[in-house]
Amino acid sequence: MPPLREIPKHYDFTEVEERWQRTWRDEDNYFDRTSSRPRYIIDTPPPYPTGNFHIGNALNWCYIDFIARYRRMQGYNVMFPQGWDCHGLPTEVKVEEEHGITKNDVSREEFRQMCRELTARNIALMRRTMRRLGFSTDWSNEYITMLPEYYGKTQRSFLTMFHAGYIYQAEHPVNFCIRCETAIAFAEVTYQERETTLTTFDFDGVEIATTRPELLVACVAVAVHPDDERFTRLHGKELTVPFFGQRVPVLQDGAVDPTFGTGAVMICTFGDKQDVHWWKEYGLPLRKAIDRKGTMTGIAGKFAGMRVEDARKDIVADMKKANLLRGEKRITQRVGTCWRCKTPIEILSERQWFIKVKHEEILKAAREVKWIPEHMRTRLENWVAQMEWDWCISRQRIFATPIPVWFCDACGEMIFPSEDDLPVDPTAVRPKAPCPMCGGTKFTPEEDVLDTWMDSSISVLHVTGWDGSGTPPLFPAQLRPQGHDIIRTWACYTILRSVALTGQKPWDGILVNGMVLGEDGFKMSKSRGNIIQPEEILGKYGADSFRQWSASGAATGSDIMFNWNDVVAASRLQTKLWNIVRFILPKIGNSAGRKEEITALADRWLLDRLSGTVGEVTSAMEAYAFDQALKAIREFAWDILADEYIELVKGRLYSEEPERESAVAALSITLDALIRMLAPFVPHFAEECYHHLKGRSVHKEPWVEFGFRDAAAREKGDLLARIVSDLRTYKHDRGMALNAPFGRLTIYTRSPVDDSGDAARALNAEVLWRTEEPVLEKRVQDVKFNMGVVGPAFKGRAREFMDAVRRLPPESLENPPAAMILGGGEVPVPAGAFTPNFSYAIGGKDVDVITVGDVIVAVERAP
RNA sequence: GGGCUUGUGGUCUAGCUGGUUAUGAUAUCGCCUUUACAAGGCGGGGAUCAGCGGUUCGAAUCCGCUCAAGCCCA
Repeated sequence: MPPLREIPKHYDFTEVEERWQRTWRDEDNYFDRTSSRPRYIIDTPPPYPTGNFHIGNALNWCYIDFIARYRRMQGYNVMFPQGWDCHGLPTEVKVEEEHGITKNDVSREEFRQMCRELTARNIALMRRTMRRLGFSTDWSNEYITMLPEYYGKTQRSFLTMFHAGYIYQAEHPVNFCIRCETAIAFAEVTYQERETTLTTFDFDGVEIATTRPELLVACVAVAVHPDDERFTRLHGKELTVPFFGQRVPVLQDGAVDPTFGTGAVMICTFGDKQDVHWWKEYGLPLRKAIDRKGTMTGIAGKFAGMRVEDARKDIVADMKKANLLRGEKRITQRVGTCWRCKTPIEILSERQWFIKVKHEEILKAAREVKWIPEHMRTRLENWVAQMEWDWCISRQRIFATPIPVWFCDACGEMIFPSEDDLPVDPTAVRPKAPCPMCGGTKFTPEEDVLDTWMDSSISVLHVTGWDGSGTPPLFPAQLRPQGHDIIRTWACYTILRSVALTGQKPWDGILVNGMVLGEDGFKMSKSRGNIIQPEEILGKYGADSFRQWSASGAATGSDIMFNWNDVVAASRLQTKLWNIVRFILPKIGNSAGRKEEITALADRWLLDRLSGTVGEVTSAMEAYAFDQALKAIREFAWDILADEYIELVKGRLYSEEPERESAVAALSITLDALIRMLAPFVPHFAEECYHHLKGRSVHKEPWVEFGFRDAAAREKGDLLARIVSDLRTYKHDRGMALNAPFGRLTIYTRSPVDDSGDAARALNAEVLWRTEEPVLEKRVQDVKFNMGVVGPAFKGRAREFMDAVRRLPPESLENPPAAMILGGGEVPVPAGAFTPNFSYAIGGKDVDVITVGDVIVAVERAP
């Protein structure tokens, strides 16, 4: 395709972005499994398919896309896969809502099917937003955790870890709804104000108040506040539980509220969350008093088999009879209830599956990973160090990866499927062989399913090509990008699982992004009403502006507050860049690509500045400092290229001077490099510009490597730009049009400067460069100190030294003495400790004098 | 209550391995339509760098305390 030559005056981001999104082919972003180029594999976070790709996701994905595009330009074989972490409670709840059912109303498989359909719809919605944002996703490496080929691997990893001794079963407290007969998650508990009775009774000589007297049988301890003098006599004692007779210790714990009830509480397994906490903390025994149907168990003696409420009434009646009852009072209490049927939840101890947390293994691998920013590793280390319990991986739900286990009814043996039969749903199929222990043929399937993190914590194994055993061929990945809110879950579990399954760290590096806050500075939430959807920004300013906001809104890793200002500024940068391109392209015309020698001072200066910018941008990209990279590009393009260079050489470009070609060549090189550096950030804009410039895709170009160092051009060019700029200001201050004729300028410099006539044309003046001493009256006005020299040399006497210097005669300031008297002694004057500031005067002539550094410009204005 | 992080002009932000006048954006004010750009150019005003104390010749930067905020956990 030849270069596009028609350049519209206005940059229409909607038209351009949509056009390129239609043009680009997915295949261009595919990871090449046959390539020998160095690989760069990104363990993209698989989002939960809510149907809404929110602004926080978008920030994270922008970072990933910057890296993916940058690494591709550097020649890496990049994999930017996309996964979907499907299993979870919110989908189950949404399906129940949409279909007006509860999950127990239909078969497990029917319910799963409904969940899969909803998830597929939501994924489609989110894919659309991702494409609109211009991400260079590798869609050939998409994975969906609810599909058999993925969760089969989850099941395989479960079996492998079980056989390696990581996984075991144990009793664990869970929230339970005795009406629905199901365990429920904390997210499913709704709290309500309820009125209940607080019963006070004599507990072996101590008055205790409780709302759950029927749990007396499950009492395992009594707790009092350590400073409560009413109970000092009980410290270290044991008490006997009324009616049931078990001996229980008296614990002292600061969490007891001495003002509630009688100040002494009984700890039961389990009355509430606090009981669970104490039970773990003090290693108390477990007494199960209530079963899954809400009836009292065998240990409740004469109350066994009774409903909980009936047992409560009876036991209070018994207390009255035994003269133990001391009072009854109606109180209101916050009670956790089942979100659906509003039945108060019970905390029951149920058999659960666990993964052993081996702290040292996790910490060792975490230390081998490069963390960006560094301090995020500390969060993981602190979290791991204080983890007291193992990871509970079983869930009592339906839409999740089934635990692939049966139990033999005859002998209780665990039966596992063979790996070739995975994935398997043990509730739907039977083991293929009789029980190997006893030959039994009746089995009970495990109905529990796996925690969703069991799926997502092997994403890195999946994308690196894991077939279910050993170490994947492309393992470990190069980068894990994720938010800091899930370090203790996703990052931690992934490390744990990688070490358990492969013995290695999962990734070379982890890039942790901040949270996106609303314009009011708070985390975006529906209740605050401060949510901004990516689509809203895309509609108003386009994908590239949004992407620029992501890069420049805050330093990588810090939380970033959304604000429209930054998006507006981003779109203005695009307009500015567009106009730069629109100006340059016709000037360089067909000469683009021709090799011309860069001869003029300004041109060599521009290339030296460009070369410095390339270095800055590249090292910022290597450090994932996207804000610094974009800032360096912006400063170069706007300040140096547009405001300084182009203003300086415009005249030469309009002219027929031979050195016009030098400027054309410098501009060609610069524009090409600039667009390539922009490509990872604003892929649509860069693509549009590059097609105008070269007629081909910028995304197939290599990253810029450009070294052009010319210290003399740098120094003299800086001076030239500064002189032109200051004189334009001078004209402006005197109300002159900037292109108004300006008379004669004489510029006195130390060494000769040849600006190829640029200053004269830019200022519309006759310009004389001179190296002789100007015939001017010069005097020292004041002195400027270099604290970097003065401070270390004089320490505490720095101020004294500076005062003494200020008292020196003017000629000594201009030519510093080797030593001077300070506080009665002679001290050496270090080189470069200070420089004089001069002021100039010229007698009797109509001449203004401007100083630019140590350069003097005499201005003879046109009559 | 614990761990980690943050606090810089009206607003957002850079600097934070200590060193001249604290970076930029945005907003605001003034001037300017000069053949890329008024969504622009040039210039001005606007900050006791959260507060207090310490280390130092010198602190936005290092240390301590206080206050406020964020994330995760109890």
